[in-house]
Amino acid sequence: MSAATTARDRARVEITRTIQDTARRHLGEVGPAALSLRAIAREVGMVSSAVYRYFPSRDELLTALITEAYDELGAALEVADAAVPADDVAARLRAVCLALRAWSVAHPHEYALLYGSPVPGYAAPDTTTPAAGRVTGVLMTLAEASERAGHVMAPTVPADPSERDALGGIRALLPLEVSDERLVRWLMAWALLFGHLSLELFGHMHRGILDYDRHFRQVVEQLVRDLGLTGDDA
Amino acid sequence: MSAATTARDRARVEITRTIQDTARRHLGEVGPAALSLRAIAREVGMVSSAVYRYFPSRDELLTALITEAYDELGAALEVADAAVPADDVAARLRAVCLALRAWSVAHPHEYALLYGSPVPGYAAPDTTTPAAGRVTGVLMTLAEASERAGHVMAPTVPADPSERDALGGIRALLPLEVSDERLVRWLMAWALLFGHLSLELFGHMHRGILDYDRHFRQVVEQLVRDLGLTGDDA
DNA sequence: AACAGAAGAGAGCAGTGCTCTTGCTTTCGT
DNA sequence: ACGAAAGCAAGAGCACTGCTCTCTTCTGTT
Repeated sequence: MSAATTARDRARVEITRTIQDTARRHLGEVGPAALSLRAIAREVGMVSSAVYRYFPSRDELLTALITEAYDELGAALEVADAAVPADDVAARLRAVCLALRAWSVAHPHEYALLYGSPVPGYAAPDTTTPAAGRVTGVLMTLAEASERAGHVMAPTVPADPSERDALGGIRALLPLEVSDERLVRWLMAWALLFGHLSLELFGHMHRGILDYDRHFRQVVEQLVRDLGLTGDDA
Repeated sequence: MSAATTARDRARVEITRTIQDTARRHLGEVGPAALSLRAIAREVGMVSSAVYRYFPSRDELLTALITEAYDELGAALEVADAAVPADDVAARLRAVCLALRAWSVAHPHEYALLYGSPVPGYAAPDTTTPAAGRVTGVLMTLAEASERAGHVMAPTVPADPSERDALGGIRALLPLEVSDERLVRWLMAWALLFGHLSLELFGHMHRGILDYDRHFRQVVEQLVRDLGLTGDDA
C-alpha cells in the first residue's frame, strides 16, 4: 500500500490541472465545439499525444470541464442563496435567478457547454449528474422551502392524477414532500429560466429585447408572483 | 438579357436540391456539428470540391438548412393554429404548443440546429431571420389575439416603466398594440416552451420526468391558465 | 460548328482526434 | 543498491475534415 504521494504523483495532478486550466481558457474563448486538443497541448508546451496520458480522450477532457462548470455554477447559486435570509423565499429566488443569469452571461461558452446542444459523439457519463444536480438542487430546495412556508400560488391547474407518476423521477430525488401542483410550477420556473437564458445567449432575442437586464428582472418578478412567494396574493 | 431558364439552370437547381436534401438527411442522422461536406458529396456521387460550385462554404449550406428548418417548423405551427377556431385562443395555443413539441421531438437535430448552441465559427446571417420570425410570429399573433379578446391574465406584476423601452424591439415588429404586462407574459411563455424543449431534448430531464408527454400537457394547461385564456379566472 | 463558360476531378494544404512505437526517467521491490 | 517495472514525452502516421487551385471535360448558346 503506497499512499505516499511521490514527486511523480504531484507532477501528475499539477500537469492535469494545467491542461484542464488551459482547456478551460480555450473553452471560454472559442467555445466547446472548437476545442482543439492539439491547440491545448501546443500551448501547454507538449506534443498532442502526451496529453492522452492525462485525459484518455477529448471527451474525457470535456467531461472534466463540464463537471467543473456545473460545480462552479452550482456554488455561485448556493452562495447567492445563502446571502439572503433563509425564510424569505422570494428574496432567495430573486438572488438565485440573478446569480444564474450573471454567471451565464459572464460565461456564455460554459453555459452553452452545459445547456446547449450536446456535443456530437459525446454522451454525458453519470459522472456529471451529481454536479448537474447541484444546480437544479438549489431550485428544488427553494420549492421545498416554499411548500414548507405554505405559500399560496397563483391560480393553478389541478394536476392530472397521472401527473404524479410522470413526476416520479424528481420526487425520488426530493427529501421533502411537495404537491404535484407546486412541483409543476417550479419545474416551469426551471424551464423558463433556462429557456430565457438560452434564447438570450444564443441570440434569439437580438431583434426583440433591447435591455436584457431590465427585462429579466421583470420576468423574475412575475415568476415570484406566480409561485406565490410574495405575501400578497391575487 | 436571357431570363430564359436554360437546361443548365434547371440542372443547377436540381443538383442544389439534391445536395441540400442529402445534407438534410445527414443532419437528421448525425446532428449539425458532425455534418461533413465530404460525406455528403460522397453520397451524392461527386467529389467534395464540386459541391463548392453550389454552396460556397459549409456555412452557406448550414444556412440553407437552418432556413429550411425554420420554415418547416413555422409552417407546422401555422397549420396547427389554423386547424382550430380562430376565436378560441386557448385552443389555438394548445394546438401550437403540441405541434411545436411534436415537430421538435420528431426532429431533435434540427431543433438543436435552430435553438441549440450556435455552430462555432458560424454567425447566422440575416437571411435566416425572416424564417425564424415566422415561428415566433405564430406566438405573437396569439398574444395579439388574446389582447383583442381582452383576456384577463392571472395576477400580473405591473411592468416597470422602463420595461416599455426594453421591449422596444418586439413592439416594432408587432402590428397591434399589446400591453407591456401581456407582452411580458407571452415572452415568458415563449421562453418556457423552448426552455422546456431544450431541457427535454438535451437530456436534462432524464432523471426527473418519467412521462414527457404527460408532463408537457400539464405545463401547457398551466400556461393557458396564466395567460388568462380560459374563461374562468382566479 | 465554334467558342465561352460552367462543371467535375484531382492534388494539395493545414488542421483535427487518436494510435503505436521508440526512447528516457522515475519509482518500486528485492 | 540495483534491476525491473511502470510512467512519461516525443514523433511518425492514419483517417478524416474544410477549402483552394489547377486542369480537363463537357455542354448550351450563338
